[in-house]
Amino acid sequence: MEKRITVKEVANLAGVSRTTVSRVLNNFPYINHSTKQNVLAAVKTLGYEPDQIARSLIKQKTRTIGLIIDDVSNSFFAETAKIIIKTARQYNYDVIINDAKKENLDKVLKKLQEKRVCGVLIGSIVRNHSNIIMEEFEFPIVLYNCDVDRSNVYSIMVDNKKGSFLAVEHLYGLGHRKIAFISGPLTQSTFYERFIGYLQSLEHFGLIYDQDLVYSGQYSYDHLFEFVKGLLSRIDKPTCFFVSSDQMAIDVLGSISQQGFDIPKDISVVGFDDINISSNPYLSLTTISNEKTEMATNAIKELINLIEGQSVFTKSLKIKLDPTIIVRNTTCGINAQDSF
Amino acid sequence: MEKRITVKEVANLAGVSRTTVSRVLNNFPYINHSTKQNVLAAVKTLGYEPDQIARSLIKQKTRTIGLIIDDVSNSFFAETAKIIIKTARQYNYDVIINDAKKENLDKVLKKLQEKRVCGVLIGSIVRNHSNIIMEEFEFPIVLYNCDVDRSNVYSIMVDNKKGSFLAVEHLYGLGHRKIAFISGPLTQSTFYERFIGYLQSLEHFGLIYDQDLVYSGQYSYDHLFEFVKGLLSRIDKPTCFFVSSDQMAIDVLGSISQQGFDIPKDISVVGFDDINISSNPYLSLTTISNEKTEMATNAIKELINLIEGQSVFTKSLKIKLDPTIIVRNTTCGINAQDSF
DNA sequence: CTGTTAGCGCGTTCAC
DNA sequence: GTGAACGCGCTAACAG
Repeated sequence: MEKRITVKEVANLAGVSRTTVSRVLNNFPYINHSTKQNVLAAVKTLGYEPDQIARSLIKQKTRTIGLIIDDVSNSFFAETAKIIIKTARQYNYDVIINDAKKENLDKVLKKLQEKRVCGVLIGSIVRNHSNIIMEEFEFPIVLYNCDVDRSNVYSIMVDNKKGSFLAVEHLYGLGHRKIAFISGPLTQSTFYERFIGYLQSLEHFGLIYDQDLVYSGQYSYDHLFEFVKGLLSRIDKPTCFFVSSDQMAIDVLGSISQQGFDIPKDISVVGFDDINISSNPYLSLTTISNEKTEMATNAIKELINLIEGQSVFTKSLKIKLDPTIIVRNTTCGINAQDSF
Repeated sequence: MEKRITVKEVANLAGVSRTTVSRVLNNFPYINHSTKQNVLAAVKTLGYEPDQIARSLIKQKTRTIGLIIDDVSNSFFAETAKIIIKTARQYNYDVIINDAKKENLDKVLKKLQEKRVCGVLIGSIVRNHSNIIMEEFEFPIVLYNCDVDRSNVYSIMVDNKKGSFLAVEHLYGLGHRKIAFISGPLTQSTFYERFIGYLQSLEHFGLIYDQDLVYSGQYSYDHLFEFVKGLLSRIDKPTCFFVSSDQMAIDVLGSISQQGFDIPKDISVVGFDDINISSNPYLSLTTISNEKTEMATNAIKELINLIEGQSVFTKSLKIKLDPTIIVRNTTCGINAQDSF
């Protein structure tokens, strides 16, 4: 490992000062054409690469942003991370991914602050998290697909209540009256809102709420399987499931089929998120789109705007996207036999 | 945004020099207990956070590694990225993810070098990529799930040829004789080796190679669908598919079922990678495990060892993991009717 | 148009 | 045990 080339070497070779080299490399106007060529030649022959760390120190800008999510292996986060990384790259930002449990959030944010990131994107957070106060950090923060109970925080998410309504409306229209609801922990705003939307929709259609038809808790195939199994062994079993994330919905599909029921003939299933695999004909999951592409794109662009000092969000700090229902093959009209 | 606290402020408040503050924070021995307490108190009241950028500049170490992959939204990469990020975090490294097309690889590596990363992990690369020469970069590079045609490059991957053998052996044992093969571009070492393994296995079992049964090319559902459709409309259609990635295998499942065939009764399918979703009972894909957990863990650990100056790889720079077959429900004995 | 001087925030000699 | 001085690699301010 030979010593790294610095501006000094380049300056010496080109017979100019370090400042001039710096100017050439940063495309300053008013530089003598020939000296510019000299410098460029020197850079090339020495294979000089500017040190971004030194640059960051003096400019107080690292061109790095942090992305904090719960679980990169979750398709929704993986798919949005892809968009975020790509968009950030277009604006010449790198992204440090932190796959952090929510409990560590404060610690992770502090670490990122020490690394002097220019901004942070958060994809999952508990609803009542107290410490996310914009003013407490020296960089902007944008939440996506989640929110906290504070008005002064930037966030972008789909209208989850409306999404739930679309799901229930679809199932109701198909004749379903007993609609089971499955979701992750209600401490997260996303699941909470989807649950509230479910409740409100039941009321809207004059259906009664049955607590036994609801599962909400930590993601675990075994737990879910047991719950579904229990439900399907009842005489008055539900005719359909509304699952508030596709990832869990696919597990529900598995659990249902393991009980020997046919989807959608015996049991209908609606998911939420529209992750890529849901459109695969082998699954062909009816689901609610959370507009992930628009969400991720807007989140990263807004963050960059905030970093560079101009906001694109208009009146409100909170943006709600409009969900749509995507009807595929896991839902159908209620089985005639069951109607009797 | 008030000015950031530096060592200077802390030193003043504690009534000591900046050097002493630095010593306290870096846990030097031989420091007067009381002055240490003073400094710590000052740090706390001022809310001082050491600037890792300044630290990186002087120590010439950023505690950051780069992870270059093709597509984070691909489950295999998402799942390994999760492990890599988590393990890196345990060793106090952050990871910058670059979702880079292979063509950009050199540019991305250069960018990472300018950012002074301590090391780089690469998850996908073309087989004959010429520029990955360890000596050309000032940081160590470890490849996982891929390799290049050079001996002096660290890499860790599963024994792909053996993996293919396990797949063919399994299908052969079930009575299948016409085995279609589907894979991504053969320019990638992983797909190439799996293909070679397929060929060698055919020969081993005395089966003839039929070029028409092979698809290899860029990942695209539509192309794949057309290919499968064409194959299944033939009179002498294959009775099974060996697909060299689970991600594509799931698409093949979709394509087959869209043609009205039952899996596995009419057509068997074997995948490769054992991504998480493959074990879901609704898919229950028979597949070859590429030992992704061990692969990712070893790759990041080896990289860190290389960074910190001690290698764990023993004789060879190249490690091969032992694949296993995981038999689930997409394969079964050949349909009796077809045997006639 | 170009060079000189100073300093970003910190860790590391070397004295005391 | 502790402090003063120097430098990591680069750019900003000020001359000229």
